Amino acid sequence: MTTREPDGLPSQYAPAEVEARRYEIWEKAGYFQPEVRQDVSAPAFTIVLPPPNVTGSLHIGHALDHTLMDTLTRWHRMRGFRTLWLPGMDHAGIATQNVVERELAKEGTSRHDLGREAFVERVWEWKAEYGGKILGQMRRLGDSVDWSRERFTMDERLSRAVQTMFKRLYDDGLIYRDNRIINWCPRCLTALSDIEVNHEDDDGELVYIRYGATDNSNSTAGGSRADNSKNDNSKTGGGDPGGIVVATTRAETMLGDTAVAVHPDDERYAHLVGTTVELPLTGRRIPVVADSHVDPEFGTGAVKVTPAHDPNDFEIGSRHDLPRLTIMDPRGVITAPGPFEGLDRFEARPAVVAALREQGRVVREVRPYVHAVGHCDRCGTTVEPRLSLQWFVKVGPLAKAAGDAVREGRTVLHPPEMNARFFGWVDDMHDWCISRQLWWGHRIPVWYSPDGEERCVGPDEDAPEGWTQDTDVLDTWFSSGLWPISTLGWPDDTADLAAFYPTSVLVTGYDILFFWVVRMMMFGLRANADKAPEEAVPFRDVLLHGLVRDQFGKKMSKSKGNTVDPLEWIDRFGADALRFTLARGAYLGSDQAIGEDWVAGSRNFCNKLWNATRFALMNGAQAPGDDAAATIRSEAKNLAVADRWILSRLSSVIGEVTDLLGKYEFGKACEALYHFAWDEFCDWYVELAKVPLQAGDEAAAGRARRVLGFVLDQMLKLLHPVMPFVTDELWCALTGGDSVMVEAWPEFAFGDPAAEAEIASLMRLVTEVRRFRSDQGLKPGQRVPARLAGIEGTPLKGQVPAIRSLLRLTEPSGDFSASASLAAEGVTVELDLAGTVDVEAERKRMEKDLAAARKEIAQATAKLGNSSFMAKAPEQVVAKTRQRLADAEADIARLENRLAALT
RNA sequence: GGGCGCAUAGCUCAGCGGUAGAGCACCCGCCUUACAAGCGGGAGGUCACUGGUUCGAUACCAGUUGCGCCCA
Repeated sequence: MTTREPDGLPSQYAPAEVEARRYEIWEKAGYFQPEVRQDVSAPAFTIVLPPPNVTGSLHIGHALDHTLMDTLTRWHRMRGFRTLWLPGMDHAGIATQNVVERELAKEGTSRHDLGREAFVERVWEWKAEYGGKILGQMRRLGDSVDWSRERFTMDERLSRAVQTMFKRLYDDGLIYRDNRIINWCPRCLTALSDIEVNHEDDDGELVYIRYGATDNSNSTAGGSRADNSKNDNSKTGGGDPGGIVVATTRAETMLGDTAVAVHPDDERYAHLVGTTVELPLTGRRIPVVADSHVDPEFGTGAVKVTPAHDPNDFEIGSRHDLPRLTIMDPRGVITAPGPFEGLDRFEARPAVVAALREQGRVVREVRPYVHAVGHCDRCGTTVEPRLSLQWFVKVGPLAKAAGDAVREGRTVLHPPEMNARFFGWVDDMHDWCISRQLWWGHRIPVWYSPDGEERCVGPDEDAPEGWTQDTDVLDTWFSSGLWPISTLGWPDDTADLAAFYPTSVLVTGYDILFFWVVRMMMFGLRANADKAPEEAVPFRDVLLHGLVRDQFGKKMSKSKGNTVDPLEWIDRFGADALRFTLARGAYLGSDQAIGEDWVAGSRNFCNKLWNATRFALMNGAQAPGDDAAATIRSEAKNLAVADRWILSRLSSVIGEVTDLLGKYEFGKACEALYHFAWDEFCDWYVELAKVPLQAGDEAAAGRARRVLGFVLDQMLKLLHPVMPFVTDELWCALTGGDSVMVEAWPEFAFGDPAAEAEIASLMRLVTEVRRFRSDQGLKPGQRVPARLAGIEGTPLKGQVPAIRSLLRLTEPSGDFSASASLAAEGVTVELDLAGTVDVEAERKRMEKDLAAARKEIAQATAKLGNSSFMAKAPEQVVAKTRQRLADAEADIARLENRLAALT
């Protein structure tokens, strides 16, 4: 044990210098590596960081995500786990390619000028120079990640994992190539998967167009035709004199229509099925087909069918063997011969409508017509469904395995409310389009012979001479999906895989549940299919936290201009303040609002801890040794009641926080710590400890110093996972140790209900007298002579010095004359105010208290007089109500007496 | 259109069958020898609305209204 002399700590915590220095110490000492724990039999705790985008930088959502991961990591490290938090990045195919292409454009060149090989080289150069900004920012946040295991999805070893998985799935028939409708971004010029498309409500237009004969005297919309359907003569294909009206939001696609479809049971159109109608502007005739997929309620109940440009139409087309007519090029420019050729799709739309209008074919226009439109996740461009030859993963069996893992509890989602969403997704997942028409990424390992033969090449194989490789690359998520296994060395049988897989928990926002979680599960389970089912899952828990919103609870977005820069807040308030704010707001299943005031409040909390430690050091608080807990317990009988009270509370808080962190209840855990540290330790215990520390009884002071040092030590440890910097700085100052981050997590069983009751009573008495002092306008520092009459007969008899200290009450002297008195907790406090008492203030106070007591009596009496209540309410509730009544009656008697005594 | 969630103090949110809580903001008084990034005191709520269950509902159930999210 060491006793520290008053330190030269300044009176305010200055995070900037501390944070940089501490992080360097931790990293140099190797604390972030699981090897810091030599005991290889210790259980492992693993988190793989969901890889951030190489082009990205830290935003507030990351800050939350990382705070939670680091809290879990540091907590488990302290609990003795061999703990690994593995960092890295993904190569972000589209985003990175976009960034570099923009650079090239500025230089007046393009990737096509450079050629594929040189372009990829250029991307690597960009990555070396500018990529991974976020990794440096993670240090500012205090992330205790093992940098020695940092990975990148394009690393050679991780690329090998990609190729291995591709080959495996290909050989198992789970990867195939097909011509299908995919989401196409006409700006990025690549296919996208379903989840890379954001559906947003846009103002569009719904145009009703008459197909077929232009003679419109016969009919308007479809509905009115039901009557004369009998006289139809066109089953033989002669066309329809009245035409048929379809509704569309994408008028330009009519150029690619190859049918009109109606519901088979729709009598309005039954006579038309099997006939052909004229497709305006093209001179083509297209058939009317019956398909049960058509919604008779939408529009006119008749839909145009464009198999090459719409996923539903593609399905209808397949069922009816319709031609697939592509009328746009990859950039969204019309290629159909005619007047619209060469127009962009958005120019073509009004042009087509105008041309139709001129022919009298526009029956109705609804504008604006709000409907959901897909946008490219990366660039915001309106996605164009497009018929295209792409590679797909057949997800059926993979998704089922992922679903089963959750259904069987091998992987558990937190909070469980997310299960429904998860199942809804995996149980109805469409095949995953994995090819991208990009150059930056893992090139699809399939080669073609000159005569079109196809072969998938594994990582240790060579393609045959003269064959050429597929030009597309894989979706970035294909490699991110492998992250939990590839980063640990898969497909090789590595020591890290054996030690750290399955990982313990995947932490991410619920908004990207499907991006990471499902894909990582599909691949992890597939790669480990030979293992026991519990050992095959990539993670045992999935923690889905909420979104960070602005101070008014609104979603942050660049367009709203309400985003915040976490780095700026770290600069101004410190990383611990930001972390504590985020962790404190993290309640399972709900989003959180955050604002500058919140962070400033947490900064104040850091400062509070700082000053509490300063106080402890200035008062010779004794740093606890290894056996401190046992020593404290063994001398418990000799300790002051206040000591036993704070130890008892400490013990509860340790249990509570440990339990809550285990349930991922960060918000509640932080709340408990905040309350304990500030309200109980600082506001009450420190004030109570001042009595023995300043009284001159060396033995008593020594006990207080030991308890003060012990509780502070434990408290700093409890707070360390959330606020690593300030706690480590203070803990080192208190104990002279190396770092709190490799200390053991507190365990301390100590319950003393009697001490807790006694201090609670003391608090009530003190608060009552403070209230009186405040009412009377006494300055906080003003000493007042007072007599504590009757205290000898109460449990508070031992607390006289404490009560006098807290209330600035001095011993009554010879000329003591009580000018006011008040009673609480069985004690009558008589004060000599040496002047006039503010009778009015006191009367006001007492009348207020009286009113409250009378209300109490009325409520309690009513309940006790209710026979149903008496018969059915549990005994404790009745007893409690009786007690309330008795207390209120006693209060009234006391207050009325005093009120009467007031002159 | 289908599914889900939320309505509690001025703001942001906890809570939960038995006397309404926190942080911030607000009011009053204080540089009381750890801390003014602080200390002490205080004010502020028919817990969205309507029914139901119950001795008792902010909490449980049903409906209504408003807001948000996901999917199509």
